[in-house]
Amino acid sequence: MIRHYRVEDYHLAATLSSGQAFRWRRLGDGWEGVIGGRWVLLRQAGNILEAMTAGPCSDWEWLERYLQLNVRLCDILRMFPKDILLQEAVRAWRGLRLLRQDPWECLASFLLSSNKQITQIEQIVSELCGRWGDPVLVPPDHEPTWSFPAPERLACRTEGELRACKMGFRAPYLLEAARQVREGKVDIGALSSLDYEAARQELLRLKGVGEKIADCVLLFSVGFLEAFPVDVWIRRELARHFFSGRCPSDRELRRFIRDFFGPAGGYAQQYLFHHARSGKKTGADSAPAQPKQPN
DNA sequence: CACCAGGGTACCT
DNA sequence: AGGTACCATGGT
Repeated sequence: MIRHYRVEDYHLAATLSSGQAFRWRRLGDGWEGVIGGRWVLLRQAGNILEAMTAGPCSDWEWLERYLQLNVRLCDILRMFPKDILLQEAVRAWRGLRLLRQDPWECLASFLLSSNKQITQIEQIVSELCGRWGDPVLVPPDHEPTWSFPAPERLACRTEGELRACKMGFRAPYLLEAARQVREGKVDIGALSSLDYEAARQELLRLKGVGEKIADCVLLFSVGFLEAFPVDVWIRRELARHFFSGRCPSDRELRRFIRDFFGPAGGYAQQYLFHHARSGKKTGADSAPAQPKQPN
């Protein structure tokens, strides 16, 4: 089943490859992925966004919500602070969006993200889905695909089984999180009814979840746009651009982020992250891209 | 092939 | 409160 949308300021490729979701893969001139148990192929041509599902589909709310099609990007960009680096990132990647992902898949994925490259995270997530996800309907002659395994599916595994997916020391974290979520001891569905700080504290109760991962979950799956994940890339960029290369303390950096970037800081963060990362991953030019900053 | 990766924890001053 | 070794794995 096929559906078309007219979109404004939407950069599908940047959005799906910016390290906020880990299950999208190029297929021809489009992108294939799984959203809420449905296989979908997305393709963009100018202002037309085409979505194709494998089976019949009458209600497309799941897709519109995931892609945040109702959000007017210009309303977001207006909230950005005036800054050369940020303006450069927006000029280069205008249309980059924040998705609204499933909280459990997002939490589990970023629990596996610590100290790993994005490509490795994608591999581990793929392993998880293949082993314990449910098969999803795909087009004829297409390779099989699986949904992201629910908490109950992972909660009854052993640490050893999870380690077999190459997640290493993160295995007990994921296992424990799956059990806490299954038991309702951590209610990730209720995060959106809390304020940002309270939701953050709730996530921080999970072992293996620190400030960075909590902010990723709140930004990518709950919709708290002030959540500002600080990873090694962002820390480098902020130190270089706003602190003249000096390495600010965590508290100092936190305060600066809140005061300078404001209520849509997380959105700005995604532009800075994608811009910084896209400058380096094309190893074509051997320019001294990142003079290593002391941490 | 060293180095580092969308970090966090435990343990130390 | 602020610093650091260590964690498991593999991409580049």
